[in-house]
Amino acid sequence: MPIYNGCGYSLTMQVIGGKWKICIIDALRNGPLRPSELFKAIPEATERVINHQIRELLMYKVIDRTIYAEQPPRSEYFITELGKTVFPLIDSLDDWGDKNREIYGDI
Amino acid sequence: MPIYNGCGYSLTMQVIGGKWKICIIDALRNGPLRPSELFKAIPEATERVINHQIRELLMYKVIDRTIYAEQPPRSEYFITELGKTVFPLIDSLDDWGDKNREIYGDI
DNA sequence: TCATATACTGATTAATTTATCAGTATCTCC
DNA sequence: GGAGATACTGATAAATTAATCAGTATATGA
Repeated sequence: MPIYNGCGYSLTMQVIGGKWKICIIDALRNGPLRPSELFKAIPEATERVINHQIRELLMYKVIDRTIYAEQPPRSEYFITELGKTVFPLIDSLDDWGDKNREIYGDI
Repeated sequence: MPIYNGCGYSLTMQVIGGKWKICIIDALRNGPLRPSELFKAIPEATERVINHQIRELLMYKVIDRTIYAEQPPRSEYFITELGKTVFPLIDSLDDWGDKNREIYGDI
C-alpha cells in the first residue's frame, strides 16, 4: 500500500491536513457562513490565514461559495457533497484523540 | 467541538501526523522489524529521519521495541495494542484518498 | 468627505518540520 | 589491527507552513 507518495493517505492529508481546515469544515457543519462569521468562529487564527486555508478547501472541492451580487459584497461558504464525505474521517480522528487523551497525561 | 487546541483531532494528528509515521506503522503491520529492515522498507527517507519519527511513535506508545542482549546489538520494533487501534483510522484516510483521486486529476 | 464595512491578496517574516552530514559506541570476522 | 555491521544521536541546513502587516477595491451612512 503506502509507497507513501501517491498513496490514498497522503492525498487525503493534502486535502484536509492544514492547521485550520478542520476548524473551517466544522464551523460550516451546521450551515453556510459568511467569511466574517468564519473569522469570528475561529478567533485564534488571523483572517489572512483562514482565507488561505479556504482557498485550498475550495481548490479541493471540500467547500464551495455562493457570491451574491450585492453591495457591500456578500459571499457564503458551504460544505459540498464531497466535503460531507470527510465528516466520518474527522469524527473518527477526533474520537480517537478524546478516547486516548488520558494515556498522554504525562506528555 | 474543535476549539482546535486540545481537541481530539489535534491530539490524534500530533500522534500520527508526521511525514513518515504512517509508513512506519504500515511496515510493522505484518510483524516486528529491526531498524535496518525498516530503513529498507522506506528507502525514500534517511535513517536519521526515520529514527526521529520512531522516537515519537515510541513516545506516543504507538510502537514499542524489544532490545535483545546480543552482540552486535539487535532490536525490534512492533505495534502496541494502542497502535493497532489506529489501523482503522489509517485505512479510512487511505480509502478516502483512493476513492476520490480522479476528482483531483486536474490538480 | 471621512469612517466603516465588505471580501480579498501580496510581500515578508517567523516558526515548524524534514533532511543532511558527521559522529558515538560495541562487537565480529578476516 | 582494521573493515564492516549494529543502533543511535547532535548540530545544522533546507524546505515547508503559518503568521504578520499592509494593501486593493467598492459602497453605505454620518
